[in-house]
Amino acid sequence: MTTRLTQRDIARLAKVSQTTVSLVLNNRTAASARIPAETRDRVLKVIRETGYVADPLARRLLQQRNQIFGVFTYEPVFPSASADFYHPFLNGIEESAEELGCDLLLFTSAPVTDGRRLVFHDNNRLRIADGSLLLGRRIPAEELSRLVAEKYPFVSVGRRDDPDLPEADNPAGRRGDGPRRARATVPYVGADYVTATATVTARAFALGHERVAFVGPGEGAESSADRLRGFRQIAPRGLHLGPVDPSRQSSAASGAEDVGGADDGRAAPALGGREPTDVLAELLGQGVTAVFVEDLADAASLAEAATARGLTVPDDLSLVALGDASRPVAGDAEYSGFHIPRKEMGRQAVGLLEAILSGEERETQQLLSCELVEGSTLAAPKGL
Amino acid sequence: MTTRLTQRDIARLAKVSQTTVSLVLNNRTAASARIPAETRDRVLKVIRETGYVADPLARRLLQQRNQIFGVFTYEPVFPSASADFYHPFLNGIEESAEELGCDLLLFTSAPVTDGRRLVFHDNNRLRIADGSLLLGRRIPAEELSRLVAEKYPFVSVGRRDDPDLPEADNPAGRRGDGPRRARATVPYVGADYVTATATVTARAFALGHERVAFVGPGEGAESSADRLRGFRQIAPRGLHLGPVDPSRQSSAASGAEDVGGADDGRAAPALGGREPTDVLAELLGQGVTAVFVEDLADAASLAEAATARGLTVPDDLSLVALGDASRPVAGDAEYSGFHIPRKEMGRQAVGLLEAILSGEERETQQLLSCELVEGSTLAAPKGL
DNA sequence: GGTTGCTGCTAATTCGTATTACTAGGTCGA
DNA sequence: TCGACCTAGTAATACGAATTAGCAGCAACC
Repeated sequence: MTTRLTQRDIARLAKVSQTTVSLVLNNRTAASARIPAETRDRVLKVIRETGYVADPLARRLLQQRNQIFGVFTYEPVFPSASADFYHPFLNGIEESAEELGCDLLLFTSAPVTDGRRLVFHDNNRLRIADGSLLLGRRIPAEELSRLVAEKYPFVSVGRRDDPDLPEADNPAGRRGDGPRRARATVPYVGADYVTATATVTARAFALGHERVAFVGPGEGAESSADRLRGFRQIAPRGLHLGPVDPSRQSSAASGAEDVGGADDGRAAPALGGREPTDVLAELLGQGVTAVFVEDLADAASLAEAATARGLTVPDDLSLVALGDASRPVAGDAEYSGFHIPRKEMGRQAVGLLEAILSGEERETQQLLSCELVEGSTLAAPKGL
Repeated sequence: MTTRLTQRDIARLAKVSQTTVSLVLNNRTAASARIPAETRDRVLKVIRETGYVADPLARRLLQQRNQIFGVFTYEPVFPSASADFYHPFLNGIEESAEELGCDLLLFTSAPVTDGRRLVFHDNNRLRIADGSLLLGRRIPAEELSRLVAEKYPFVSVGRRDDPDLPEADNPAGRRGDGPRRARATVPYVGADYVTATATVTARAFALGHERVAFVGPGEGAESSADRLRGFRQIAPRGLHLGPVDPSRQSSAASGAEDVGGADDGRAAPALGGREPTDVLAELLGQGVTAVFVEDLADAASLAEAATARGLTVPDDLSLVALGDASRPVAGDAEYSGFHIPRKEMGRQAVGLLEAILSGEERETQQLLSCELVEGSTLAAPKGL
């Protein structure tokens, strides 16, 4: 087994000291260490010939940068189920990393339990990367607060609520070095679901809809809560059909007719575990004419159920998709609603991380606007 | 900045040496160092109270491996065009890496020129990883031979021809440690296209087809060549419709009617740049009743063209897909032919890399069999 | 001719952990 | 009373790269 090449090997081959190799490698031109071109070239030649690169672990041990960005996904990335949804984020991340000349480290070593990964397990390798991007529908508050507390450089893809920082964290007496204020907030690049949802909801009212409903958890993950919030801004008394979960009956906005709604921290199952036909029946029973669905895939299920029942979309029922499909969906109807700027979120997240790493002062919480989609599933209700 | 808690801190608090902390932590019960229960408990208590965990970087520094597998893709991974095709490979890779507790490093830093990446550019970072997996339709021979020459541990996903190894490789005197022979061949986990293609071709003849054609480059990438080879085993005189490329008219098997066929190293464009209707016309003109298409997406185009022309598949024309679609394809017909065991290839490639890294003796070239698909596009020709 | 200053390097130290080698102090046996 | 042997630990070192301090050789200058 060929052992890893070290700076000492390079040094031997170039007939210099290990120190010199390091100096050349890091382009150190400080007064104390000027290397003449001849020596420098000799060293660089050997490096090129051998393909030597510094051991990332040794570098990180000394707090150096590695040009490696970590990507931590709270669910595995590549299974085809979630693939279509994750992909655009990663596409943006990949593109942007490429422009910056960075490699991406996927933390596949984090053990998966109950379908989720956790950053903090006994042997987490976050520090190999210069900083990391976090992806996932829902990220436990403990994880976020610990990341912030440890001052680990990271950016969340997707808005996250600020965890309450337990300030009584390190009784052993923090060995402070400098007056640098702690970032009190979670850095993220998210999508402005509130505005987008409010906009499309307003549009439905403008078209004449009076009885509207929101279908989806509406709480748990920030992305869900934000959408419900946008919906409520315009339709405070609109119906909310959450997932089936008797454990936590929520009663959100006063006077609003919330029916269930909870989230155990994992991705919500399709339509919260109900049959599309049942959901449809309930909606129709309540006289609803326009439905706002968190997940486009659920909208598709409802459309199918409606068609099966002899109804026409959007004449008999308008369907609005508050985002993209989280799982593959048949048919090629264009749903009214909006798209999540996933690729752009990925790109900007990388940019923000880079800014943080290079100490640049910048707003660390960003919301991108969603792209509204005219589509063909929202129209004036039949009666008009 | 609260600096990380170290073993020295624990040692100080427990009034022992750092060595003792390490011994306790790792449960070292070797004769040379037995720690009495009292001391052990004292140390463990401090560890519990402080929530100390060992820095994984420092641990790994002492071992030879970093638990990082590189993933080098000759085209960017995430763009949606190639996504559907790459995905299953990566799915298998991710799963397997997870089981081994390894992280995956995507070499996004390799600059993309002409839509491709190259491993060997002036500042390649391959050696950050313990070893790497290579993915791509076509991998230049120079790259492979250099990887082999440098004894870099890697596994190709997909069969590769052995490049002619220039044995005058390492004049600097190889630092051999042991009499271990150099691997003379490119390690890979591939799919057995030859057998699979031969099998489905034979099936077509068994059904009564006499005039058959192969559509696709048939050379360039190993995967293309293998399929054509399998086809030729059964149908030595079958028609071959390659891509339009006047630069290299190949005349492969003697007596065979090869019509063009070349590959500039990039993924072949759909149907080699021809119009599906033109290709269809040529096939029909030659009296072909069964067509074997390298790319399922091309088969779909042909099916569409056939339908447009009023023909029925498979009654008027049988279509066989020699693998999966390299780009998204509309419609949900199940094509006769076979599937590439992509996920399994990914899994096995990781396993093979791990075996190589741990010095295990094992066959370094593997071919997995393809899964035959009965499908609905291959049937006896009309006349029968 | 002795000090200063510059050039071109290198020795030594650091990061946090694991391992190896060793030591101080005691017991036992002959 | 000496050596062998055990116990309970610790000092020293290694891993690979970066940094700090410093050294040898030479030139310039008063």
